Amino acid sequence: MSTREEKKQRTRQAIIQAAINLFSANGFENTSIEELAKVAGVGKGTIYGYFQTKKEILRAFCEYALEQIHKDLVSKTNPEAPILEQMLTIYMTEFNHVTQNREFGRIFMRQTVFPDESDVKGHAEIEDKYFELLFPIIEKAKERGELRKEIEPLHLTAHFYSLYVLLMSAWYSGRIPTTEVDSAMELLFRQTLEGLQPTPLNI
Amino acid sequence: MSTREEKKQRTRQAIIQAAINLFSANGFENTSIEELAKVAGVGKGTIYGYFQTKKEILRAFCEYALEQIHKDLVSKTNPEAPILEQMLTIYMTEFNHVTQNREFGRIFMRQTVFPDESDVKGHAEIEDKYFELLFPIIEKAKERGELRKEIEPLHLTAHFYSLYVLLMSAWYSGRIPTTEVDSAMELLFRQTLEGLQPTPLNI
DNA sequence: ATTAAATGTCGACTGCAGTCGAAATTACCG
DNA sequence: CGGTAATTTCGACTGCAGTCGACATTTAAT
Repeated sequence: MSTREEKKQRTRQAIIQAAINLFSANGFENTSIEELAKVAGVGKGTIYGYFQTKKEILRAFCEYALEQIHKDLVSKTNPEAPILEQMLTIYMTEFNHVTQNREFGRIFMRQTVFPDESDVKGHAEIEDKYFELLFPIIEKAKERGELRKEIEPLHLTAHFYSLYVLLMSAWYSGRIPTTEVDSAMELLFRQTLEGLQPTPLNI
Repeated sequence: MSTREEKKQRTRQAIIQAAINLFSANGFENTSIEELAKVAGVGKGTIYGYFQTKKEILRAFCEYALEQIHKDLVSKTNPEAPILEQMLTIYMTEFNHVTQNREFGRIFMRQTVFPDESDVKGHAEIEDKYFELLFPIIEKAKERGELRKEIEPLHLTAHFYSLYVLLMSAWYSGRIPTTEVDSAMELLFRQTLEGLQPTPLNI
């Protein structure tokens, strides 16, 4: 027989695996907790011993999905490329992954950008992983003189991220078709780097 | 007796008014459709003759709330002030209104930024009202030489709006306390206007 | 005025998220 | 072991969003 803790871990994994299978196959809305419980081989109530809400299960699912994205990113990014190019690669990769399933992406974005009170902590962790990915890129770009040195990495990240969110929003609202996302992103990123004001004449 | 159309309008209004009262008093989650129906003086099924989902009722409520915000905005904005100041006034006013009720604000933002398939059309209309408000401001600022002329008003609006969304997100994630929102907004707006790149030496 | 079609209204019903307390399992100690 | 405390599991139950079809009201045509 195994210790309590080991069993809990196995049960937890079984639930997440069932979620990955069912959410991927049928979507979040079309998967009921009871179905999930059956596939995971546990009772309905047990699920709620591991997760407080259905959305929290989604977050576990999202974390898994994010790992896949990050793996993809590391292999694609060239740390010596211009900052514009790197940022475009990162955010387009993410866009492509997240929007692979339209409904999943919407729930994921809503939850990430405007988290429930109960989810705030979990999403903070996810964000930290982003910073780990982006900060080194920013530092290198600063060294190469592509970015103003006095701007905080946090604020820089914020700018790009906010434009990414905007594009997602525009895509979900139908204002931008899939084919135009990359050019729109390039335009917005470039404008942010260059600034919106006219270049001052007196330097 | 009154004609059918008139009666429908009155019923519709009764539902919206009941929603305004109940959502404001008890919040969206704590208001059941049955309660709403009772207060509006109709049957539960009737509600669904006017709105397809509970969220759609929320949108009607939001439209009402938005009108209040716009009224507030028009009285506060000074069309001759610098673009930075005007944008700060507009988005801080909006921030203050939307976050007055934390839960309402979250649902409102989620719905606005990542709308459901069924709500896309309604939210497009809300956005148009924004453009009506912002485009003249941008045109004037261009005339005063505060913005690069070649940048589309739509893209300019997009930049500021995306930073506004970012701040909302940061607030809901607890990364920014209420007291620091205005200074953070000023910082981000200023950086966007000035650009993130070093000013090129060769003009 | 009569009647048939069209449009509105209603609340019982269905399905699912989340709760709860009783039952089962595991850990701990004499 | 034997017994008891602590933890975990379970599915019947509650409450609410949304559906459905029977019933009521309005319109329009004769």
